[in-house]
Amino acid sequence: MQTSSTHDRIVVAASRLIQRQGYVGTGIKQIAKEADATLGSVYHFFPGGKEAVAVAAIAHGRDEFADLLRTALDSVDDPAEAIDACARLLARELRASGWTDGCPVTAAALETLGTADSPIQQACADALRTWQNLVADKLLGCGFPSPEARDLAATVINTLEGAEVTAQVTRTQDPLLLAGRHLSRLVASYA
Amino acid sequence: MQTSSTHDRIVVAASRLIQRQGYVGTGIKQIAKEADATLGSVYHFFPGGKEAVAVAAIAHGRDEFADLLRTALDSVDDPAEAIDACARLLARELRASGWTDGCPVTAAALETLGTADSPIQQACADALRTWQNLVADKLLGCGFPSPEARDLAATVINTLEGAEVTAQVTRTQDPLLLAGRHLSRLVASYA
DNA sequence: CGATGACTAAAACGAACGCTCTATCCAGCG
DNA sequence: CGCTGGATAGAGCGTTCGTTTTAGTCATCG
Repeated sequence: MQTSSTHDRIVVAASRLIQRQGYVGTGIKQIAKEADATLGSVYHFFPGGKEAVAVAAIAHGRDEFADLLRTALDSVDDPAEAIDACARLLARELRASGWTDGCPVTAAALETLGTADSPIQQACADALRTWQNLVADKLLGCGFPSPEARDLAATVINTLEGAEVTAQVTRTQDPLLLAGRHLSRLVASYA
Repeated sequence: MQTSSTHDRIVVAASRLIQRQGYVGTGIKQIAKEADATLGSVYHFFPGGKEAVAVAAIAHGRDEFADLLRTALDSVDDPAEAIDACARLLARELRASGWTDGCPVTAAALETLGTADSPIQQACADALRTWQNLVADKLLGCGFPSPEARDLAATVINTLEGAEVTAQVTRTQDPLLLAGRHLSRLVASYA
């Protein structure tokens, strides 16, 4: 019946729930129920408790989001157009999810700011770094000089991040589509 | 001793706490303690409970943040430089707070996405709209055509928003300073 | 066959949650 | 003076939290 292991179902369910309601807002029991697992299973696979589950979930979200970015970035050669494609893909997916599935780490990151060196913070920082590198590599591959490419990549990710939040709150694609156009123009101005 | 009313102390404390730990992560009792008030006082001034407190707190955060933006926007005539000034001011304040006091609504907005028409969501949307209008008015006052100014203002706020989150996670000013430079360039390219 | 260990299942713990309730304080006023 | 009503104070409600604990299932392997 079930195509994936209990361990994986827990990670996937946790990732989705944390993405939608944040880290504090998501309970271990809710994760277990959503994953069709029992509390015992969760603590069996993650003796570290809720925090350990969250770290694995965030890593999963990082990879999922990275795949999305890669798809869009590889769809077009021109870097400016590729970044616009990212924004459009994000907009489409966000709309398709009913405006609930945005960035998988932002909420968790903001909620755990107080604990600066927590594993969760590190997992979020790692995700952001991974995504930036994806964009940076695209720009570098298109001949952008190194410091410029990294700087642009950072702003690209940050802008998409912020635009996605606004898109979720206003339940509109516009912020993301706008961000795509503006980022595209910005990148083109450096080419 | 205390210079402000109990009502106001509750709002200010709630605003700060929600900004730092989100809506779900902040308890009513914690708000009362931080505001040097008692639980009874909180429910006296806010019969609507936690949600009512949060709505007032978010409105307060909106105004505080708006004052910050206004200060930066009014400090320079040139619109591109003014937006860079916004980013630099945000970076300075964020650093001064120990990277904890970022955007006062993002966390709350993301945590309550499930309840699309909740008063909290509306308060967050209202805050974002207010800030966008501030930037748009600056651009309009500098002679930018109307649709362009509004579009740019949206991306400016969204980029600052996203850059602030990354700045908080990485505990660095760089994302915000970078956003300022890039936004400045983008705005200048439209002038 | 008996035993081992991975996995599932659920009861129960103390703590914290949002909220309600009653009691008390005290300034303003007839 | 007594009364009234806004404001303060905190005990306690039921519920849920993350976690621990104990019991049970079941395939694998000596």
